[in-house]
Amino acid sequence: MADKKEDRRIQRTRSMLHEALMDLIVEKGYAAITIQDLIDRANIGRSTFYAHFTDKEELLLDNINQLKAFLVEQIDKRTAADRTEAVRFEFSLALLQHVQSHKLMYRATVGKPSGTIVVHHIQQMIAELARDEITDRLPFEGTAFIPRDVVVEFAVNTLVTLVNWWMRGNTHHSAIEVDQMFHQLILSGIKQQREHTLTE
Amino acid sequence: MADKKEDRRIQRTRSMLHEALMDLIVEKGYAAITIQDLIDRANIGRSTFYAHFTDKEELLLDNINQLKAFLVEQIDKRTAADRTEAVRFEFSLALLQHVQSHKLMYRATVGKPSGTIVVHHIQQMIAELARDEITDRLPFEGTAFIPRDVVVEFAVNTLVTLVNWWMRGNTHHSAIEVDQMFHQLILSGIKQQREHTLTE
DNA sequence: TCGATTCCGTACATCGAGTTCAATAACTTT
DNA sequence: AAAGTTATTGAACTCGATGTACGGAATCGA
Repeated sequence: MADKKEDRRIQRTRSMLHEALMDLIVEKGYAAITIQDLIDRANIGRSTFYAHFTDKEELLLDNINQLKAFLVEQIDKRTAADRTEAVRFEFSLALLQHVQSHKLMYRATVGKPSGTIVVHHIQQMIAELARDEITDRLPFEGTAFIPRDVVVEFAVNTLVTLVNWWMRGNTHHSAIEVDQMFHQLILSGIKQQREHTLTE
Repeated sequence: MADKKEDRRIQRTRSMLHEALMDLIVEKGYAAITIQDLIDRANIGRSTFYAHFTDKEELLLDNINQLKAFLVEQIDKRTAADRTEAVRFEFSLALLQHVQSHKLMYRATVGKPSGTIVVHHIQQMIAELARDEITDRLPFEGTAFIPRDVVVEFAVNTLVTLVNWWMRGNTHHSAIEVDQMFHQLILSGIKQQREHTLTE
């Protein structure tokens, strides 16, 4: 922390661009967004954009890094409060709650061709979170048939799949319910469904 | 069947374009391919391209439909020969074998930003195959906590995840091994790893 | 206030998408 | 094999978006 304060103009420019990106994703989908759209919406000059980012993809990555910082904060907050036991897969609930409060953006992104790149980068980011959390909680490396790398990606992909389904007309489920589905799927697969019911 | 024979010129044009697409995906990745690249490689005129497809994406979809037809054929062949028992998730092995014989293309596609759209469409296609096969083999709808839609997407996504991992430096595994991992993951999740070992 | 940095905005070069059209080539049918 | 149909060609053109350049204006930190 304690990054030397950045010029206010820089902060303003970047934050305007981030907002513009989010808005435009909702309106026309990521793929259709042009640089012109972004600078018009953010109300900044063309050359100013290129002074900060080379791409709209680079802008996106910057945005996703912010999200990552936010998620880490959420996770740390929760694990600090709840010391009862080894906590598992905290990243899932943190993400799901973020998704819930940004329905429109995820709706316009997940599952649609125009949003695949966005999802791809979010997935990468979540995988980083997951790797840290999973690596030392599942101590069956070595004898395992399924390599650890696969476990991480498997879990992340399952989560994204659920978000996909959730945002496509099933928003009446709560983040906690979806989180439960997630844990069942990655731990037990699709078998033994009957043992699990909503305790709500 | 018995579509009235199509003009040979049409067949030729489309097949040249299909080949060009595959080659170029290997060489520069899907996203970077321009129409100009395609028509140069296929050696056809510009206006001819637009007489057949509006997009490179439409060309891609046409390609994937061909792949689907091929996979269905493989699946039918296998299930016809092996009548012993209810066969489950045949689509996975069929796809994995196709992947194995097109390593270069999948390597250049799966897991890379430039290939996300391609993967997305393949995933959609596999989901169609999976839906048919899964729907009547897992009769726990109704009481289940996990909705059927989710099961289908979960399975497909898991398969894609494995392909991703497989193509990234683990090609020494056989299609059958990866297929076994797939079945374990979707059926039992990441628990009970020790019960499963390679029987070769 | 002052010096440094950022932003502006216009202009410009470049590239790729997609359309048009008349001439030509290739195919199918009889 | 001839006739009629259909596909392909290639060049020219419009359009929109990308990315760069640069001098002057605005805003910052101190």
